[in-house]
Amino acid sequence: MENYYNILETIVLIYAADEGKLKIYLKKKQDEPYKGYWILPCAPLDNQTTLEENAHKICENMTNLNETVMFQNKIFSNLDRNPNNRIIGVSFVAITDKDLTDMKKEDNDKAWFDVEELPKLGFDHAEIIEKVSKEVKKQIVSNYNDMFLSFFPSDFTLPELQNFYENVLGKPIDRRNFHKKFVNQELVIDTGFKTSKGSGRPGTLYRFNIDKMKGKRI
Amino acid sequence: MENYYNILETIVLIYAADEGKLKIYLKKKQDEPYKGYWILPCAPLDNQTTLEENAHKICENMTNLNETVMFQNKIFSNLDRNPNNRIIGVSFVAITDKDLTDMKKEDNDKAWFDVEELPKLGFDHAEIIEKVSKEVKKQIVSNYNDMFLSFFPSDFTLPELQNFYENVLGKPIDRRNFHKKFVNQELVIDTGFKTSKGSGRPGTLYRFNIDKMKGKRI
DNA sequence: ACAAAAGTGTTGCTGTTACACCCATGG
DNA sequence: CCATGGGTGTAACAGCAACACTTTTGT
Repeated sequence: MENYYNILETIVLIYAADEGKLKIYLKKKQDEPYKGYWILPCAPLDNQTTLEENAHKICENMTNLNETVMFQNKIFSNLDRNPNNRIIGVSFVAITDKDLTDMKKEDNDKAWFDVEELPKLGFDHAEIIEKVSKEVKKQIVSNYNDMFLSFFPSDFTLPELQNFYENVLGKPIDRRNFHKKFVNQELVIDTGFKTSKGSGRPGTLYRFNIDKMKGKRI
Repeated sequence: MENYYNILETIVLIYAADEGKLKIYLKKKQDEPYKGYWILPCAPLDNQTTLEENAHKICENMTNLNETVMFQNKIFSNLDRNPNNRIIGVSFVAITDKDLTDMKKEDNDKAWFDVEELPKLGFDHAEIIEKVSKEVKKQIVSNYNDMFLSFFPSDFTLPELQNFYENVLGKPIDRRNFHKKFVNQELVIDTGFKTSKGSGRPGTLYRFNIDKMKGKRI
């Protein structure tokens, strides 16, 4: 019966849109194994807790983070994930619409990385990030679901949204068509405010018009 | 440390398209608990096996089944899933394009059920089937992915395909538009054969034109 | 001949693509 | 006044929805 005992851990991939890029939260490991490498936030699962509870706990430990969506993702059960003993990893995806500029001033063992430019990662976390990010990107560009919506709070400009969207999609889109699509179909609502950073004409600040998006595809 | 030991099981939801309906494979439980109830095929996970291996083993035990796709799905970690002790369930989805008519002659403790007309189910399997089926249906009608393609082998008629599609979608579609969509866009290839069952004009037998489907949406 | 099931044609609408062009701000 | 970036206009085209109509089989 003993050989049916398994150890599980919850792994959370926290994503945010920052400077048009899809970013992920990592922390630097302080002890062996993989000391000095970067890893995803994770925690072992005791047998009195659900995986969802465990995932939320991990996020609660992070100050300043307001997760907007959290959902279960994949399970990694390869025998050699951990050098010491077998641990089965369950990944969760969390998304925050938080502005990262103030969070970046935290200590330098916690940081946000562009998913395309990752540092040296411990365990199988590189593989996990690659697989999960691929799925997340696919979700973002497929339709107006929680994935897509959760990255942007109220008050974004269409060029901002487009910049992020293009990076996730991996190819450029016509600026003018992108704009009209959202405005003509009333997928966004004018908040009445404007941006005023840098040169050039200020952009209109919008928020999503969830009702109009229902049932539509990007 | 002991309270970090968890017991896992792999649960496989095997789907097929039969008589235009989305069907799922169940077996009748022979012992307590839930004796006489129907359950999904499942097996505990020992600590030397991956979940994927375990899922495939379950399918291999079924004679006559050729799974065409198999992929990991959700994790159910509620504390009260099993009346005796806590077992974490990992669901897998398998799809077969097998014709079920010959499989139905099996013993009467194994059967295929319409996902809309399920029998009395043991454990939390009703909940699992409901959640997973909802996702599977969503996948089927979203784009020409493995989900959609795996249900039909070569040699199907467009009305057959439409019948299944309508049932999954939950609403009728115009027969003529459906036909033209697939033929005009060359999403299917004429095999040169015809059906010859029942009255009415025989239908052309097609197979999918995977190349043309790449990147397109239903 | 008639019912039943499969296949074709036409029209208008919606949304996308590929463009040229105009407007508002900072230096 | 000009570079920079945001916003508007238009025409061609593809795909979808809503129809009427024709063809091929079994009885």
